[in-house]
Amino acid sequence: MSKNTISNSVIRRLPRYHRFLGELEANGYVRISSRELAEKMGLTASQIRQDFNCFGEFGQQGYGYNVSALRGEIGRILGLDRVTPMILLGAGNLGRAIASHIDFRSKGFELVGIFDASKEIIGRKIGDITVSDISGLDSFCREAEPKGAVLCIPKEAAAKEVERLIGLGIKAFWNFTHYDLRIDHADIAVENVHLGDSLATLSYRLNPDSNVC
Amino acid sequence: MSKNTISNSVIRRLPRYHRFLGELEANGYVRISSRELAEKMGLTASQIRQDFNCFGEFGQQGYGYNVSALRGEIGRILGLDRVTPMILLGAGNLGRAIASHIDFRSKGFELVGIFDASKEIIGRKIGDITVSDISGLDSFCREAEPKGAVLCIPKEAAAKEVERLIGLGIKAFWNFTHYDLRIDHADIAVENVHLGDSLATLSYRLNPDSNVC
DNA sequence: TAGATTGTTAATCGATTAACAATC
DNA sequence: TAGATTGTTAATCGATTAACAATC
Repeated sequence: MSKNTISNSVIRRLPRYHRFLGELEANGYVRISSRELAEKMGLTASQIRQDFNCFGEFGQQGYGYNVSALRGEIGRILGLDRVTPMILLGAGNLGRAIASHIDFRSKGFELVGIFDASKEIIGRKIGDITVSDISGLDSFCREAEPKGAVLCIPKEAAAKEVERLIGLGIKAFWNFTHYDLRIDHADIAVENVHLGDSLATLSYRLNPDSNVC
Repeated sequence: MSKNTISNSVIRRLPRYHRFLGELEANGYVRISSRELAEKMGLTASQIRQDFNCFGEFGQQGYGYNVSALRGEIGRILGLDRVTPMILLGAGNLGRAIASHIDFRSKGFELVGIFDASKEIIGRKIGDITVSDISGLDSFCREAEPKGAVLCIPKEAAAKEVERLIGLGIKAFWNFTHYDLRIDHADIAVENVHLGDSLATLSYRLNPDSNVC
């Protein structure tokens, strides 16, 4: 038994556990102890056991954890066994790369439509999806009922499109826009990516603390 | 005066301050108080003042902060005024998108070379850079002396290439590989991106806590 | 059974928030 | 000067680590 809401820190570690366990499984591991997993991941055994105990008792005293079963549990917790329909807005460089590079299926989603406003891009094929005119977004959503949206549109268009998408039933936003998406509705999930911020922190680390007073 | 090492939490907030201050400046703001900035960013005024005081005294009692000066200071702290040469390895979908989509200059870097192993991709132009054969990496690095590297190569190649790049003088890795880069050398900076993990947490948030016991 | 390792409680550490004197 | 708001110290909160009894 544990507290009934999961902290952000824990949630952010779950996909990483899932990945490491997948690799262990691929390398033939059947069982693993929290101590050994901690070593491989650069965490402490305590933290790993605390994290897992938010969701249940997945191990066995004296034995450890079954790699495959544990991975299955974490996948289920993350909802990776679901297939939530998702659309992508903005098929520029980044949008096209996300559409073709990301394995949506293994992350709990399925990309079902790609939309853009530019005449040069509409009609192009990305994987097996043809880029549609954004003017057709409403009717598409009423039919396909996507629940997620990837935003790769220009910053200026973001706020307006988000309003519209919420009206069309979108519940999860994966936002690559240079715009900090913050939504009040409690039932809408947002993940802001901000690759530029990520690169800026790397710049800091290249010469850390030289400005500390 | 403050502690002489900056916590990760603070560092991760710096680029966001920088972005918000840029927007405020563009909107004609000259001064701002910690209270008002906190409101706009969804933080507390205390946290903002604590964060800034890691680096110095940038405000003025009774007045607040000068938007433009504060933004300048944070940019300097992040090292965005430097121009560190950077190369990119792996010009697939994602690599090409990063190369053309990211504004390296405003993040303290400059993209000076793109490398790939595939015959179909070598010779292609991305922006004003021609993709080079990865076999020429060593001689290129000896001449151009890049200090940063973006990794968009397959997971399998990552570990080996990183070793090589360290030998060639690379000090900062921006890693998009499905591989958790962890380096012991204290003078080498790593930023792991893991877009898949980001999407997986969105999947969790779509149906949170349904698995909490 | 003895050894190992979990699940869980208690202790520690660090980050965030609150409070307020300093000062512009 | 009076009002506002910082810089900074103290209090609180949350997350990580340590410890250990439970148990496989």
